Amino acid sequence: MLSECFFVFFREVVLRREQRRAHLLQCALEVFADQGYHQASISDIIKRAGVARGTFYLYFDSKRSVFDQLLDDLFELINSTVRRIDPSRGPAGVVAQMESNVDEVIELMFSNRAMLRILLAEAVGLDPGFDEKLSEFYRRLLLLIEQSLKLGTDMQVIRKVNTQVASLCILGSIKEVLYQVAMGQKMPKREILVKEILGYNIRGLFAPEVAEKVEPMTRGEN
Amino acid sequence: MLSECFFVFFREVVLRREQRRAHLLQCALEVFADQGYHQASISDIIKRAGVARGTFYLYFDSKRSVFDQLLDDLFELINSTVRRIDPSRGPAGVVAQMESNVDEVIELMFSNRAMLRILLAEAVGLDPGFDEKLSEFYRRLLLLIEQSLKLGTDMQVIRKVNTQVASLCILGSIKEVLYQVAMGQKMPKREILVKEILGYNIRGLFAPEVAEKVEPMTRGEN
Amino acid sequence: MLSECFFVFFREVVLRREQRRAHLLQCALEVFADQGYHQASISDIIKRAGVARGTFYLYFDSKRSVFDQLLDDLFELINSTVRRIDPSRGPAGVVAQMESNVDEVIELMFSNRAMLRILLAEAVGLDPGFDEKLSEFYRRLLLLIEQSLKLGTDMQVIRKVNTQVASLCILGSIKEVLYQVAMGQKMPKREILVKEILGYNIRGLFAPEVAEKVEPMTRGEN
Amino acid sequence: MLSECFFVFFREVVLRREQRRAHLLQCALEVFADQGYHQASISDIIKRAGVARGTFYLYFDSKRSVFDQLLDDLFELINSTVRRIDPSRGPAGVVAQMESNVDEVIELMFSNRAMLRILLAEAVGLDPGFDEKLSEFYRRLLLLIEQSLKLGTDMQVIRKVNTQVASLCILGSIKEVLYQVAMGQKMPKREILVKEILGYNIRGLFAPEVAEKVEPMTRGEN
DNA sequence: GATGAATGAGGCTTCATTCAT
DNA sequence: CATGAATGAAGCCTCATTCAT
Repeated sequence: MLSECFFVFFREVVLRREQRRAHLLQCALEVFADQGYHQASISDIIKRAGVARGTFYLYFDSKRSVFDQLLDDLFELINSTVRRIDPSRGPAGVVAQMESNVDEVIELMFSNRAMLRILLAEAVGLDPGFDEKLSEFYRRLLLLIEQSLKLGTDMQVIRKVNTQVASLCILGSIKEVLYQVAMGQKMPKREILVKEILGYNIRGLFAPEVAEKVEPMTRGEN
Repeated sequence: MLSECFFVFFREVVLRREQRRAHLLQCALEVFADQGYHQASISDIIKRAGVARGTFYLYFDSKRSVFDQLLDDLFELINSTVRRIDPSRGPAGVVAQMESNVDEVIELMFSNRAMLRILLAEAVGLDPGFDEKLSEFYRRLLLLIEQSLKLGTDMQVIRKVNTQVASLCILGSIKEVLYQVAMGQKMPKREILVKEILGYNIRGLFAPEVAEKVEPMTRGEN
Repeated sequence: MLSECFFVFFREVVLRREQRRAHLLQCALEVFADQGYHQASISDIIKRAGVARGTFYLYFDSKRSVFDQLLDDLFELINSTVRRIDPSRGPAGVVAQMESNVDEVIELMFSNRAMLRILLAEAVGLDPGFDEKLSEFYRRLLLLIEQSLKLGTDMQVIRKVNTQVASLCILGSIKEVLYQVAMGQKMPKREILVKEILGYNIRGLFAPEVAEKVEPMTRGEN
Repeated sequence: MLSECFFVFFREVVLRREQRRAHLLQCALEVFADQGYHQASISDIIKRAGVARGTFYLYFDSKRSVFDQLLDDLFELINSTVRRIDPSRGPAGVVAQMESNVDEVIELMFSNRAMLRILLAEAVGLDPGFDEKLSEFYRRLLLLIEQSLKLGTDMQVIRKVNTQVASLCILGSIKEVLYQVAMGQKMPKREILVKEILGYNIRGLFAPEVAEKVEPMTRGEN
């Protein structure tokens, strides 16, 4: 019998359901990272995964839903990497925790350029649905940062700043560096990046003796 | 006079043509900002512009080329807004110029959310061609920032920093704030944004007396 | 006034209506010969003619109708070139007249490759309408040939042949040679072509002593 | 056995695939023959084949490529039908072989009017690409004819003629007859056509006693 | 479960023709 | 008459998804 024959053949190559799903996800990740969401086709994904078209739809509902899943996993990963700052260990401890957070996020992203690219380039501006998902993720992250800043302000470690804007600035400074990495630009090695980003966020750019004299005023008007 | 007559006629025609083209560009801008490049269809654009399908192709070669044009115009606009920092006016002058740059860019973008959205969301990760275009734009911008930083370092206004990373941080802090604006998040008003961004970039986040004690070390391990 | 100004300008370049029409026809001929009916666009024709789009439609109803006109002119030209054979001048006269017909047609076509190409390549298989037009033209031509053959048979100049088939063969032999010319193949010069075509039609290909012995029979079966 | 099983399966699939493809080709053939290349739309083809739009593109790359395939198949068919003349069997043999070639080609074309129509009407003057394809086909065919003529000349079966022109005449005489068949003109039955075409090509049209006296001279001048 | 042939909605683009100036 | 911007029907092709085997 034909189908029997096939069954025998395929049992030998069969992967457990979860393995296969994971494999498909990984392939989709790479394809999306390579080509972007819209350029990527289901054909590309199944070709890379070595499965049939129908098989893909046994594991995922749609092209959209794989990407969704990838984003979810990615968000989960990052969320579990970034830790809330514990103020009880004093100023030095706070800095160490900040450093640790930045360092681990950067390391995570360095270790998976495909993910990085999807997060910072391919998932941006896809459509209202994905935009909302992304916003939600960043909202959480920003909340964490903002809470840390507020804590720091209370402890008089952090200057008086508008924490909403400041947390955006922090996030932006990290994202931009990672974006360049994602786009394949030549960058200093990881340790330097971390050190520079932290220094920048802690002390800003100006020499202290100059900074204390400067008083940026919102200009009279344009 | 014949040639005169021609000239008058010619100018009129060119004007009308330019107006029509500008109108189409504006409509395309809005559609792309609303729906993103891929979701947007030529039908959407011409419907909004109130012209026939063929008319669109009278002014643009393809969907891609309108978007291209929009990006070019946008880049041109920003490039002509950001000015190189002139160090001859001393530290206070440098700060004022920085402030002016940030202020004007933010104002420019505030005045056109659609453009902002296209730049920061819709044009990201579209395809290698557009990616390169975007990269090129940011390269120019970063070069300008980096040169300013180097100048500042020479004048001992700027701390010793890795200028490549620092300029990315600066760019990122501004982009992120604008991104939130583009995505329609509730934000403080413009003046505050500018002031906070500048303060952040000048002094960082830490209280000076704390900052000078902190010595972030690249941690022994990951 | 604008329109006045234009009027003055254009009166100087104005061509009489018929001239302009002829000019357009000539340009259309060249364009169609170059690119074929479907590849050719109205744009191509008006570009070559140096007139505006609307102007074209002042002289012709449609793309189809120009081509129609071109074919009509072409048919008229050929029809007026081919003359009915007059048997009263005896066998030698008949041959001379045949020769004259072939010679003049070939010369006509040689002198206008564009026409030739349109007749033999571009007008073939366009659509039922044009096919019928072409058929009608060839029907007339074939009728002429057939009548000549019948005359020749009566005069015992022509062998006993099926005149319908024979006239097709005659027509085909001439058309094929001209087709090669139209397609730009390297060919012997006109005089040789005429002589060879006539020789072929008069005596066939076999040596007379062989020919008289051969008796082609429709084979028992394929 | 596994590999065996695979083979059986594979053959079945390939067969089905080939059948489907052949069906589509046949439908395309009919549509093109009916309406010509340009009038025919993919919609027409799939409607006739009873398949969906996408299915068509599963088997062919484009409208052009189906037509290309049809031409290739047609050329292949004709090329495999026409056989090189073998002179070793003497004059009578040569005639028999000529007859056989003409007869088989005509039969082939009679049995498939659609093909005939595509070859002689629809594929003519389509565009430079197809023109070249067609030229190449006829070049091969003409070469074969020309070689046969040269052979015949050496054997003194064929008169002294310009073989290039003569082979065009032969080809043309056959094509024209077939063209009328393709266009649906009422024609004598096949056997008569073959006999007449052969007679015409062997002996020409003139009565032998007249022919030997006639000496067509290239006329003094046009 | 796995397969991959089949589907068909939907998008981009072309170009013959019209019509207001 | 001449112009050329505007029109919109029509065609080709892609690709996410389905379903019979």
